[in-house]
Amino acid sequence: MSEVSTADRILDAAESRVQTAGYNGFSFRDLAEDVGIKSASVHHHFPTKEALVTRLTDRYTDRFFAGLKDKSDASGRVGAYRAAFRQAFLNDNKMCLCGMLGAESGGLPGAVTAATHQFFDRIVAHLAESLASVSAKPRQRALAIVARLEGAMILARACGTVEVFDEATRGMEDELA
Amino acid sequence: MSEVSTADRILDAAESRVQTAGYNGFSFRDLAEDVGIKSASVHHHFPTKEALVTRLTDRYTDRFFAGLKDKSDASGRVGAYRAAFRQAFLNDNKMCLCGMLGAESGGLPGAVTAATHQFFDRIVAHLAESLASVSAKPRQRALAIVARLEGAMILARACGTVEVFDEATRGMEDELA
DNA sequence: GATCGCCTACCTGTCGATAGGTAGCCAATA
DNA sequence: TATTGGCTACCTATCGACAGGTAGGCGATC
Repeated sequence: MSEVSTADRILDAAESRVQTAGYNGFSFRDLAEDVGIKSASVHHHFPTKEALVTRLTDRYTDRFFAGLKDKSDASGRVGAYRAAFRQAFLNDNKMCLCGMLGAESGGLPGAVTAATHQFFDRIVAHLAESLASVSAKPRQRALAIVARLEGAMILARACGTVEVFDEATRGMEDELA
Repeated sequence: MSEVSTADRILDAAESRVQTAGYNGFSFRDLAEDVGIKSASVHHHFPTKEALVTRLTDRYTDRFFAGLKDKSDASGRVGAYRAAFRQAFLNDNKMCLCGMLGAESGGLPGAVTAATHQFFDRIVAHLAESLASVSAKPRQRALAIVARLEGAMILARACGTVEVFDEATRGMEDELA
């Protein structure tokens, strides 16, 4: 009957909570309430919080790349990244999951930090690849672009409006050299 | 005898902890241990966690501007900002205090969010002011610059090296138009 | 009959916060 | 000068709530 499995619904709830309040900003009981089960049942699907968020981060990374589809040119990829981050903010003022975990990484379990690290390694490499033809220093440009997007989300959250995100990222697609 | 007051030492400890693990990543007991007193004594100086971090954020904002000193040209200010953030990272992989709180702002007490908001309002206005003579859209440029700095800190933390921060922010002082 | 999904019930530890007390300091009073 | 009273700084002890995590049972499905 139910389209999505309970495990996925737990991950959905956790994703939303991490993006809103961070790793230490929610509990198993919160997730249980979100999903409509008991907290002990959450442990049945994910033994520890570290395991849960690690898996969540991996899923987020996979989905992030799957959502990019067929963009292969640099401008298209930057535009797609920008749109993806923007959409996250519009959906309940949410932060990029890995941006949040990256900020908090000084106080996180090792596996979570590692999964977050991997997200950024992949995203930067992916972007640098398509910048190789238009920039002399593709990796440097890619880092600058991703940094600007993550930072723009922080500013938008702190200020409470999308306009700040839009202003902070305006014209990005054309600053590729 | 002791140069700094206990209240200031509590704020110092809290600052370090927030920059490392975020608002929900430390406790009154942690601070008490850092300072060498009991957690009840921390409450004597700061009645609630919200009050403590609000005051901490205000102090951080004041110090941030005090540290900039006499820079009045755009390039000099951007360079000073960059150096300040870079130094925070070198000092124990710390995040910008307000960058951290901005990311977490969805799950913070109102007063803390407001204080964080104010930090960014001030910093953006301050930077835009000195960009007015060199850019057609000073506020937009200022937002982009601050975003890039905050995001670069996230990347550096996630990746664990200063090099990432340096690469992500290289040449900033010259991209002011 | 074994496995799966979820339950009740519970544990231990820690959280932010409070109550009430003690020791030292300092200024006013007698 | 001796005493009083109030203040600051910190303490012990405790609160109720909640954290992550565990043990074992129960009904449905394969």
